Formats: sequence, structure tokens, C-alpha cells
Amino acid sequence: MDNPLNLPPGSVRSNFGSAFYARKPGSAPTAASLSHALPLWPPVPWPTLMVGKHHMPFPTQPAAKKLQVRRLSPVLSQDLPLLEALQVAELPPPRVQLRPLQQAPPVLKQSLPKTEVPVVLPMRATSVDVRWNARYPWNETSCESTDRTSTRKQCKCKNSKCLKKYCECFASGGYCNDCNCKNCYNNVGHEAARQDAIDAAMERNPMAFMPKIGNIPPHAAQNREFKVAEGPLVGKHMKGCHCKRSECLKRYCECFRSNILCSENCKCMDCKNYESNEDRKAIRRITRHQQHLVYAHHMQNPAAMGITGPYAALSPAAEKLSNLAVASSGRDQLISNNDSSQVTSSLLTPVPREGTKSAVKVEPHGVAYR
DNA sequence: GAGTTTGAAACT
DNA sequence: CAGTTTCAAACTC
Repeated sequence: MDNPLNLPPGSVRSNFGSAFYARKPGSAPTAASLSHALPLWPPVPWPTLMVGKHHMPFPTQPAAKKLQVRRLSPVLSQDLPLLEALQVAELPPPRVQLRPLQQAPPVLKQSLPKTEVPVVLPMRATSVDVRWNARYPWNETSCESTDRTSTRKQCKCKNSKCLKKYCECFASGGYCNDCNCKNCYNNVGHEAARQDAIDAAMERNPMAFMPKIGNIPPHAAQNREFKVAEGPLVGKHMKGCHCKRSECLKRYCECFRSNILCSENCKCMDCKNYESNEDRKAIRRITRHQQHLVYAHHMQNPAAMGITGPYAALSPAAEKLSNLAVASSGRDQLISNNDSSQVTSSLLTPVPREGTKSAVKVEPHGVAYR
């Protein structure tokens, strides 16, 4: 844990990117040579550099312990200052062994809270690393589940053969395993078809298998434009959501689902998923309250703990609540834990279908980005 | 459990 | 790039 950024050369786990280029005779040598020359090639979309809309001063020193990103490339070193990354709470030790993607060591999944704020590690942009899946809730959806306490889901795909990003297993870089899908090709037995699908997805979008959630750049906390993301909800959706009807307060919204605020990347309408919004606070409040209820219930049913996970003994209703709580859990400490009484029924009812809401785009982040 | 709603992904 | 269709998860009843 001393230097999690000092990854060994073999640490890049398989690896849609390599396969992608490997199957393109023309590009493979280029990719290889570039990879050799530029350990960071293709350039990782470092969130610091992607905030094109808002020019910000260069980083000032965060108070927290910092990690230095070593200059590995003489080319990069000419152009970039020594970069600093946010502190990593609990990164696993560097890997020294390649494994199939779906066989992530259970310890990775167990030791990393789903809402942990990730550090953007230097890596090949086209590789899919299980570490992303372990640290990014959005990517942690593979059906593969060696960890019985995992909240991972089993997909139910019917028409996509689990070979498109509609399938969460495929989208997360994992294989289907014990899913409820039909006509599934996302398994070892259909490796060729799977690889073709990966190629196709990456052809459409080279970033297709990169994590959707990036962290706020280190200097962001110094900038008023990012004040909205202060506190527990750190990180932002790299592409941004495009919600129209959910007000970004339901799990349809990728940002809400990942327990992050909508950002300037989003193109959502009537967004309420910003820091100061009362509805968002209320929802977070109730979900935390539910979390406590679930915990209390859980403590009364300890026998269930070791069987199929922490919520195994819950009633369907409680389980539903627990899912909500899990989805909205994390470190939203700004919200009171003991007051769910203010939640209005309107928060739990669907968004009106037509005409009741303005179609005007509302800045999701209040005044912060103006 | 069936039906509806939603928004990402895919397609045109 | 915009509009449309497809898809599967989220949600409601």
C-alpha cells in the first residue's frame, strides 16, 4: 500500500484494448510502440484535463497526504508537471499476476466500499482493469460473483445475447455467470463472438469500457465551481447523464445511481441532483433512515449474515428498502440520519407525465457553474 | 409477476 | 449530429 501508483508492468489486466489492437494488424505495431514509449498511451482522460468548460488555476496543494505520480515517460515529462493525486484510502497491493478478468480476487470486492472515491491511475486507456470495477460502483455490475455479500446483479438480457452494452455484465467487462439471461454469448464458450462484440463496441467508442465515473481533480476543491461536489459526493460522470423525466432523483439516472451529483457534463432536464436541492436531500435522508432500519433488522437476524448476504433475511419490503439504501448509501454525511419525517409523498411518486414540468433545461448545479 | 417508464446504447 | 429504435433496468400496480 506504500505506493499504489507504482504499478508493475504486468498489472494491466486483460484487457479489451490489447485484444482490440491485437486484432488490427495495422494498428497493433503502432499501439505497441506507443505503449512502449508512452506508458500512459492512449492518454487517459484525466478529469483535470477534461473540464474544458471551466478553466481553472493549476493545482494548489491539498492538505491531505498526497501521492506522487512518477514520470514514466520522457515525452510526458517535457510537457507535464509532476502530477499529484488524491490520497487513496485502501488500494490493494499491486497485482503481479494476470488473471482472467472475471476472476477478481474477492478481497478486492470486499475491502473497497462502493462509494470510495477513486484515484485516476495512470494506465492504458483501452484496458479494462478489474480495479475500476472494484472501485467504481457503476462498473461493478458484472454477474460474476464469487463474493456472496456482493450486490452485483444477474442480468436478464433476452435479445442482446449479452454482447452489447445494454447488458451490464458485458458493459462492466465481465462474463455472465449465473445470470437469468437468455441466449447468452457473454461467456467463455463464445469467446470469439464476445471478442467481436468488444471490438465493435470499441470501434464505436474507444472509451466504451472505461469507467463512467471519474473523480474530481485534486485542485477542484480550491475552485468555487466545484464547491457543489464538496463533501461526500465526489466524482462526476464522464459523459454526463441525459435524463429528462426522472429529475435525476431516480436510479434511472446514472449519476444518482452512482451517488454522485450531476455536473456540467450532464445534459439533463429539470435536474434536482445537485447539492443544495431539498428534494435530493430528502431522498438521501430517507434512504439513510432506511439504511438504519435495515441495519437494525439485520442485527436481529444475524443468522442470515453468512448465507446469502446481509439482506438475506429481510422481508421483500425491507429488502426493497435496503436496495434503495445501498443505492443511495455512501458517505452523504451532510444529511441528517435521524430525520426522515420531512420527506414528502411527492418524492415517492412518479414524475408527472405531461405538461406539468418545464421543459427548460435547468442547470443541475445551481449557481456553482455560472 | 406483468406492465410501464426511463434513459443509455445502438442504429439510421 | 440529430432523430429514432432497441434494450434492459427501474419502477409501479
